[in-house]
Amino acid sequence: MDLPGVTPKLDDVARRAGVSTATVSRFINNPEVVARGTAETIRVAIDETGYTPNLLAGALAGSRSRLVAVLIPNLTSSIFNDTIEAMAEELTAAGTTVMLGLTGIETDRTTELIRTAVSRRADAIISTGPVDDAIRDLVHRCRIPFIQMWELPDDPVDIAVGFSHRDAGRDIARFLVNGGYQRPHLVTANGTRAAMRSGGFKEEWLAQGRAAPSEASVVIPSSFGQARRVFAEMRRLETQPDVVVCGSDYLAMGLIVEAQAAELRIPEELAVVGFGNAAVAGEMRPTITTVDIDGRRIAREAIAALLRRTRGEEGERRIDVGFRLIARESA
Amino acid sequence: MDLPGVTPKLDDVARRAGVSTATVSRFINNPEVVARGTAETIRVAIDETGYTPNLLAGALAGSRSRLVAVLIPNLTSSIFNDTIEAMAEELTAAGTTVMLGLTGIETDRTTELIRTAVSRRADAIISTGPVDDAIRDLVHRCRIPFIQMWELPDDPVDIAVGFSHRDAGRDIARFLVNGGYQRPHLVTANGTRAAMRSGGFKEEWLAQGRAAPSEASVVIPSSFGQARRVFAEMRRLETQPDVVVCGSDYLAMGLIVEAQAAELRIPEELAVVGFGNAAVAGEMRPTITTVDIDGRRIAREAIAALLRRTRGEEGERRIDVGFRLIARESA
DNA sequence: CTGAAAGCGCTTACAG
DNA sequence: CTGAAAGCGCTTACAG
Repeated sequence: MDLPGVTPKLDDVARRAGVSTATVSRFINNPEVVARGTAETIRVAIDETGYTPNLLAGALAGSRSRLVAVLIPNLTSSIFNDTIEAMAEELTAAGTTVMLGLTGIETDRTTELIRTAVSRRADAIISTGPVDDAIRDLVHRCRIPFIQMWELPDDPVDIAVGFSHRDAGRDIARFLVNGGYQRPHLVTANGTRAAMRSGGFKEEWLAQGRAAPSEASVVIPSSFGQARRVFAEMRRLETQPDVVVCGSDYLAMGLIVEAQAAELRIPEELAVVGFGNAAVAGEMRPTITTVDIDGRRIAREAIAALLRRTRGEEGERRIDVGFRLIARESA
Repeated sequence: MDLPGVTPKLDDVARRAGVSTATVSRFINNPEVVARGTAETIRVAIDETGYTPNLLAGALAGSRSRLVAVLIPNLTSSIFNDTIEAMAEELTAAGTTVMLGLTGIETDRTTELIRTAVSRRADAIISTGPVDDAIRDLVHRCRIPFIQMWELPDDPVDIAVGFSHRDAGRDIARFLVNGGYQRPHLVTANGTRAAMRSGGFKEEWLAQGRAAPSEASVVIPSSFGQARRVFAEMRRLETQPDVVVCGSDYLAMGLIVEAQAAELRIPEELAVVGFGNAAVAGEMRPTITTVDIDGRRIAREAIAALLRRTRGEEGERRIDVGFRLIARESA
């Protein structure tokens, strides 16, 4: 550095290169508009000064922050981790910074986090968190691109990338009907998406003329501990189910562990269905029948939709990435 | 809002309240220095205009970004998730934004992420990622507070909050010696910390006059799939181990599942030790003997250390949160 | 307790 | 392809 202890600025680079700050700025943000020779001189000057751009100043002047807020309910054994990981990797590779917001299951912290994102003039908000009318209003007032992931409401706040949870629930019901199962036990986590899957399941199950399934509920993040409780309570039911439909693969694993500890054979005496196709689902013994969602694809589609929106292109507001039921050993 | 479509600025609030922008700024950042009546007028003006501060401008002018970069190798079933979750919650509650950086296991992306943090004038970097000499240099040149979590090197880059992985390895060895185990199988993940634990284990094990343990390695993030491979390879060893020492609870779970599938009784025919005391460790059947680290405490201590550093107070550069071996059913 | 004014470090029409 | 200059929206000594 020139003056040790002082961080060099654009102006230092410009003086050293014998050009204006405008040209250095152009070189950094749009190298192709700068003449070859000039570019090289500037490159050297940047090297020699050890210049690091101040993105704060850049964002303020250019009204583009290169910051995207990523909102997610929680981190611990979350079904979204793959999506968030892919998201963070791709955004970072594209020179965008990820602001992490943990919303929890309720919407109050979400509002707060959106305000923060707006305060930092985030270029967009990408969320797997809960949404309500207040949030809808807030987002519209702020005119900030808002991408909902992992769901596909009829009327997205802005853009949605996901799949129909109701259809997924229906598919599971159909699969169990075809498999000859009679008495499902439906374990539902809190949260609107889990409710929609269970709703779809019951809808289809009843439509097939079957008796209503028994039910239980768990609290996100659903752990092995809850699986233990669910299993114990289930064992006290008058009519024992022949299959448990779980809201996540982790819960399914927990139930398998419990069932095995109780010496039930799976799937003969009790079948288990998971959700999400976590890596372990294919590696558990028995392997777990589940619904696969391509979390990384959700991330990619979300980023692509964002790019379109940024360029002002018109695009689909609801992007369906679908899902796929994977039949394995557990059911 | 006053002018629909235009986001109100500090100046709009000031005019409406009949004060200067300086006073409004003071009210927002330091309310107690503003007179009661003035404060109330400003509060009303902010409400009426729907003012949202521009943190970009604030950070640039005040040279304080209220942004902290949190660096972590990966998100998928990471041992750090508890720490990161606590970290994000506490920072957000304190009005600080979290920049998420996924470093991977190698150091190259870490360098990139540190540069980004510096470009955004982050107030600090908090990292569980890998560190090398280049990073050390970079951090020192940038004069940015840097907190290493989950480790406790003799010479931290800046501040470290963690525990001695070597001592943890030693403790496990001692525990197994006391338990009468003879032939441990040591499964080590890549990464320096896992290596230190395994190093400590072997050191102590050999010091007790025992024969060197058999070994295997896995790649982070270690999954059930790797557990399957490790178990299969282990079964082909000439002398079968009586205990497997795993680098994580997830790996331990996978090995238990495999061992049970092979109808080995645990711990009688094969004992298993995990690491990290994930929630599942206490809920698996059998429950898993493991080493507990208080991840949330690491987060709290890191934030406290940061606060001290910001206030210019002198404090311990190495903060040891310790660990605790928890004997359960699996060993 | 409050205001006028300089300044934080960039970007971007505009003109050439 | 490049430069002079205005401006992005705040904060903070300084003075009163």
